[in-house]
Amino acid sequence: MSVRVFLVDDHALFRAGVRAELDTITDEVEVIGEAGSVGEAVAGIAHHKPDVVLLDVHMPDGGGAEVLRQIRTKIPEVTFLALSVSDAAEDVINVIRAGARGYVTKTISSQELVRAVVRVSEGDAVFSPRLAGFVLDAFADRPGAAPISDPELDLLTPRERDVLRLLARGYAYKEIASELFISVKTVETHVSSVLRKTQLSNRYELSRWATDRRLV
Amino acid sequence: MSVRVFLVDDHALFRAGVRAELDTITDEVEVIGEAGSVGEAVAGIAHHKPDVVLLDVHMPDGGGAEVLRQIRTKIPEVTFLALSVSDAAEDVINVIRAGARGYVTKTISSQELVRAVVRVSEGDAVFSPRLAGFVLDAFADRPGAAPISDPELDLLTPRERDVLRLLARGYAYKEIASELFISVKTVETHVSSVLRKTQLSNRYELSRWATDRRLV
DNA sequence: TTGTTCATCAGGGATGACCCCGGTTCCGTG
DNA sequence: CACGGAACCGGGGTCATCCCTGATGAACAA
Repeated sequence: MSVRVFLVDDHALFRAGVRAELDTITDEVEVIGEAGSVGEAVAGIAHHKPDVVLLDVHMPDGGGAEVLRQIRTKIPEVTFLALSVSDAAEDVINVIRAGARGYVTKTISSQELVRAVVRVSEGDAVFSPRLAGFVLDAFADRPGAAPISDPELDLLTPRERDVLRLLARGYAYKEIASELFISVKTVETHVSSVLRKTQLSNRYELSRWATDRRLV
Repeated sequence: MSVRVFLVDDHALFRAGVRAELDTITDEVEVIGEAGSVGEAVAGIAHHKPDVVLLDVHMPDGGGAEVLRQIRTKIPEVTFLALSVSDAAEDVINVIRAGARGYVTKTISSQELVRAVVRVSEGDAVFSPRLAGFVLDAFADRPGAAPISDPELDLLTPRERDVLRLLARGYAYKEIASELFISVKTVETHVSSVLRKTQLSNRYELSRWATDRRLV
């Protein structure tokens, strides 16, 4: 049984090209519909329920990511393969974060595209090699982007950091006290120091601050 | 010029096998050192400065992720390829989050392993096909894991949801009140209803609950 | 020895969070 | 019409949070 593909791209000529290539090359894939805008795409996908959507990233009205957002909540079983001229990290990350299962550039050959569509339909993730690295960079704890040292964080004493960690997780003073075997008053002292040093005013801002710095 | 590989695995027999295979098959890769524990690995990698580290995920003293953490801050130019018997999503995500640039299982053939090492050394990300999906699932805004409808969420009235959204962002009651043009007392009423309906006890748990359901 | 930092703890007070009680209006349904 | 749900508001209470002042001992450096 062939993979049923829906094509989304704002250039009709490009759609025609892909359709011709995919239909003639092989019977593994079958183009069952296409759309040239976000609105058409959402309606068409909802109607045809394809196995795989070949999705252009750059389109008016929000681009491919917008299509993904509207469809995924409604029809989560549809998988998306992004197909774009762009090889920018930002584009890749955005569309993957929105839920695409792969990303290939339009420089791909027809044979490779067929292979990519089939693999995505089988649940694999497909990337042009260099692009997968972008996702990993964004996913990993960035070494360069989020440096370990921090002017304000360095001011904190070890014990203050202990308290901060628990505080950021939502522990009450009482709980922090029994966890660290100290009195509630001591916890208050540490919290006060932390708040003063970080220039923050309450535990909720602190919680955000700490999670941003990956202290939790 | 060949790719200089460092081998980390707590089983000496396995290391010997990989070393023999890699050294005899091709001259594209060259094993320049190996280690059987986290400590040895960190020291050996710092000393040899290999191009690629082949890293076992499951080891005493913290496993591969621990090696990653200790090395990446010191020698960021070393790339890591995880090599594991496990194909569990949790293992894959942990080691990728720690900074590995690829993950292959030990069922891989020698030829494929060589190819994977070379690709990783060139900056590509390499995955056994099915495993890449785990990373994407963890990275994307999960659709299946966090379904849209929720028995408790459905109980909330629209106004309660308004209050919840602001509350989850750390707003004080006073701020919520002026934001929604209602009195602090009304905010209290709504918060009480939300806490009762969600079976939670304070605003911090509520904040977590809301972010899990992407209400923020 | 003296000074500094850290960690520990206390009293007291102001404000906020949360609960329980009460009330009103509006609106839709049986 | 009567009833219930929603949104709205109050009084009064308990407890947590946060700030202030002030104190002790230990560790460490000048």
